[in-house]
Amino acid sequence: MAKELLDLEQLQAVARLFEVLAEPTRLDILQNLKQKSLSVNEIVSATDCKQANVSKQLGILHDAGLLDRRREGNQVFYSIADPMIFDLCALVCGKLKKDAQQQLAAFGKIKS
Amino acid sequence: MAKELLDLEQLQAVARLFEVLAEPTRLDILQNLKQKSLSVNEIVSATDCKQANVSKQLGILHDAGLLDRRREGNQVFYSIADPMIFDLCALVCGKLKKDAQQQLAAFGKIKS
DNA sequence: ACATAATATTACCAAATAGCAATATTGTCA
DNA sequence: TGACAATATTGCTATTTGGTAATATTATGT
Repeated sequence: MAKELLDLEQLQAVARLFEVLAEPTRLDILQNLKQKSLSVNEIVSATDCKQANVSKQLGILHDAGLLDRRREGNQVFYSIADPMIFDLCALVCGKLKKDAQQQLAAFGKIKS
Repeated sequence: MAKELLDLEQLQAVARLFEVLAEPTRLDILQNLKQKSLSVNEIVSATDCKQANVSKQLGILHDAGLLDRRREGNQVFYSIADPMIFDLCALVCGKLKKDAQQQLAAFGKIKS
């Protein structure tokens, strides 16, 4: 069982989602939204990016289904649509940490 | 606790790993390697890509620490370095499936 | 050494995109 | 209505990168 491979269309969909997560600015936005939802201006302040760029990246995250959007008077609040992304990031961080530890251990063997 | 945010350098490292996974060709290579390690030629056959491109993508996956490389006489075998990537893909696939189901349900409400 | 097979590298092109400045849209208040 | 604040969009440029053809490297067998 479990021998079926994803076809091209499915691979493209998966790749597209990874692509959305493959930008430091967007990751920064996501981690800032982890605790609570924020308005666009609050996100701009939190991420020292220009407002135009923040809006653009928020749109990309929203289109990908990663963020929810809610109007409140004059402003727009964004929030995490699916906390799964933090599981993704945790897996990646775990791997990077492990790699770094192995790197360290390798150097340790050369010069203790 | 857990209020610390990743700095720019860390975000770039995470983004870089997502970037490597953000290509259908590379995902295809990975899923073909899930069962067993394969030689470059076998991967070329499995993915109808040119040999030069497969080599290039294998290099990228290897540099990212996602694939191991082993020479065996004339040929080179690649294998999954960290099965974590399949957990990542499973999470993404799960989300895409859920989104598709919601999409379907929404259409169902319009026209049953 | 030579021929051959397997893999890697180089140089190049076309497409995608992050970031920005300027402008447009939307909502609130007077 | 007009002025202002918050957000979105547009047009643009510079950079990155997947794919390819051609070539280089590495290993095997004769």
